[in-house]
Amino acid sequence: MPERRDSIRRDSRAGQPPTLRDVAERAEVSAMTASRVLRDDPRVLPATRDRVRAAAAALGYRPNVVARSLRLGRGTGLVGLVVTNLANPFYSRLALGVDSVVAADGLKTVIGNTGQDLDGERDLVADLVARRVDGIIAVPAGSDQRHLAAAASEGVPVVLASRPPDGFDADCVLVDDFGGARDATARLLSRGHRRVGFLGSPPAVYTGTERLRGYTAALADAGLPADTRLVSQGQTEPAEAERAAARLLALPDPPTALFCSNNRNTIGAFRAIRATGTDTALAGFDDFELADALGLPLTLVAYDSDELGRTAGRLLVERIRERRGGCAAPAGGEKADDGPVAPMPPRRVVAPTGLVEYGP
Amino acid sequence: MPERRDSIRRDSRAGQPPTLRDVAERAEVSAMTASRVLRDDPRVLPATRDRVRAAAAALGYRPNVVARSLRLGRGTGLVGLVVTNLANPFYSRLALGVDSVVAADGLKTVIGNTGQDLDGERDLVADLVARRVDGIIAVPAGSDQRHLAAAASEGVPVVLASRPPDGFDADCVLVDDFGGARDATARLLSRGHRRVGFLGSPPAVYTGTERLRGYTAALADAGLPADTRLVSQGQTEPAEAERAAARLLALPDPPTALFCSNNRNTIGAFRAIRATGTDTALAGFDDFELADALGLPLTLVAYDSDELGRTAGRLLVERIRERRGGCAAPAGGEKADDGPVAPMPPRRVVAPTGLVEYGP
DNA sequence: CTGTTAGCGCTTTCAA
DNA sequence: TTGAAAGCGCTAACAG
Repeated sequence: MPERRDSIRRDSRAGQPPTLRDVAERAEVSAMTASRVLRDDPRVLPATRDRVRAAAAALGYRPNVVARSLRLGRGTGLVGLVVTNLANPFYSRLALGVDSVVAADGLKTVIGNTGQDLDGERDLVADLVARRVDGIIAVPAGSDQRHLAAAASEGVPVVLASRPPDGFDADCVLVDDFGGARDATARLLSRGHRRVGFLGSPPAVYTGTERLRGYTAALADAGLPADTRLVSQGQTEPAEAERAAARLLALPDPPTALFCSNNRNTIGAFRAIRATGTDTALAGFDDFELADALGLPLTLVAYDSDELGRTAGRLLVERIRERRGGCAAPAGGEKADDGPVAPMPPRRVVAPTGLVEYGP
Repeated sequence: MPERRDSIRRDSRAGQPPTLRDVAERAEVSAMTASRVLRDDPRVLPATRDRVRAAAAALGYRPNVVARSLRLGRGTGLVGLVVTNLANPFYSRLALGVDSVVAADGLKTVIGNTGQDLDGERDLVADLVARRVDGIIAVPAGSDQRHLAAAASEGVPVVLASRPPDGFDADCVLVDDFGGARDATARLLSRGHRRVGFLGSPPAVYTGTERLRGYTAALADAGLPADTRLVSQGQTEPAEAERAAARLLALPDPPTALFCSNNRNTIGAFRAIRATGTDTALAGFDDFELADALGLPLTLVAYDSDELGRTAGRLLVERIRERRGGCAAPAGGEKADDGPVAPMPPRRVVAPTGLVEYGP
């Protein structure tokens, strides 16, 4: 009694989007044939195909990719991107780079903005896994990466950006934090500065500590001692950085130059210097828009954050392809041949940095 | 012969994430019971519940939300956000605002960056619909909105940001483009300027034309004619804007002031003014970071783009709730009572703007 | 070339 | 309290 069933369908589903069966009924074929037509399977009579196409168009049919991906057992065509602050141009450019690469593979990017909330980050990653994303690119906020390790161990490819994996294997794409910071600090020293202050993000952030190491190394290379009173870590936003810089500049024996570990701190330091009217020299990590327009000599460690994102995207896409290929071994075949195909070893790409000078 | 089936499962699914049935088998209960436990259904014996929980933990089980949403017929818990350029702080802040609101409802944001590509935008929207997102927030790049109209007509709630719907009904959240531009231009005129140039985005962009209207209205209010030679539309990036501004400044009778319809153009104009060394006055739409640091008097039309995003998110969430509620009428009930519940009429929220002055 | 059967992972309905 | 059956929308695998 299929007729009865059909009428039930029609009644209860009013307003719902049309399904493949609606199309099939209208074209008077089986769902299978409709499916074939809509996936451009050639093994369909042209006349039938046209009928199905017409029906689909008339109904405004859209294939349900959720159902499809469930059936195929493949991924969902989504990649998760986990960042702390999209409003920071570094992250938005990274996101753009990632999206441009994965989009070329038909993948969409789900952005999760955690806003420094570590618990939120854990939940977010868990949710992305539950959503069966095909892979995750993350810039973890803190030093605990167990949630990412868990995701990776469940078979979800994970790529870290701007931090190395800690406690598990994963691809990552890094910036030469140490070298960039050392070079920029050395540049300040080569201009005769002997008291150089440091402003940076919270110590838990990998890039922050690496850049602090680079700063310290440059001082050591010049035979200068590290003066902890000149080091201020923990500033996340320009306003905090401005206050911290003002404190350093108000010391009895203030620094004659400042090195900042990221663009948020550089901008804050710039404001503090301008406000106090000193001619403190300024250097920082991250190039940023209008850095050339500040009317101050400025040395910046520049790198391509779009490219960072693109590289992360490429690494992830390769892993996703690898997984697809790796699982394709048909049931009973000669699988003992080469086992489950040894996966690529974890890769680590380090993006180079360069110094940029902006004049007054 | 269920045993045989099980062994097949176990073999062929090696490496795949565990399913509810894997959990059920391990706990020696039916899939149904496992399902109930994992959704905290109280109608399960504590002992059984503990067994199931233990099995799930041991296996590292994660519910497959894709399968769940397919079964429930509800949405996927995703909202699509369609923008042209995430690297523009306006869009990244908008995205942040949207995400913060929808995340509170357990929804994730899928960002689609179209990069001004109109075809790409159409495909993207189609794909979001095929992915069965619960709703779409869009800042369309061009003037053609038929793809959004199609999505809306298929029952996907659509909210437009920063442009009104054209040719269909949808909620939208706008900025007071006309008023803001008129006020800023009037401010320039009140300082005695009589030749005010205009730099703006391509004419197809709604905000661009509205802001041009505001500029023109301010001129008319002051009894000044509109001089088309002082109007340059079509610049999307600062570099283009800089060239266009330079052209205006090189006219035999150059403008003494410039009004720019967005931050990209304002930044370009700033560079041109600084390069030519004139003391051209500058005003523009959009506040931006470091605008106070340019060493030039600057009048900006400011508004809260986070709040714009949050408002868009709120409007969308309300529509999504409405849809959920509206479809909840159980099969045969007293549905003739109030029909399909009249939907809210389309809403239009206009965010206010204010003028900000930055000094030299 | 077309249709039938079965099932992806989950949950609603109904029966035990 | 628990389970069996059915099916969300779609498609591989096999008929015919």
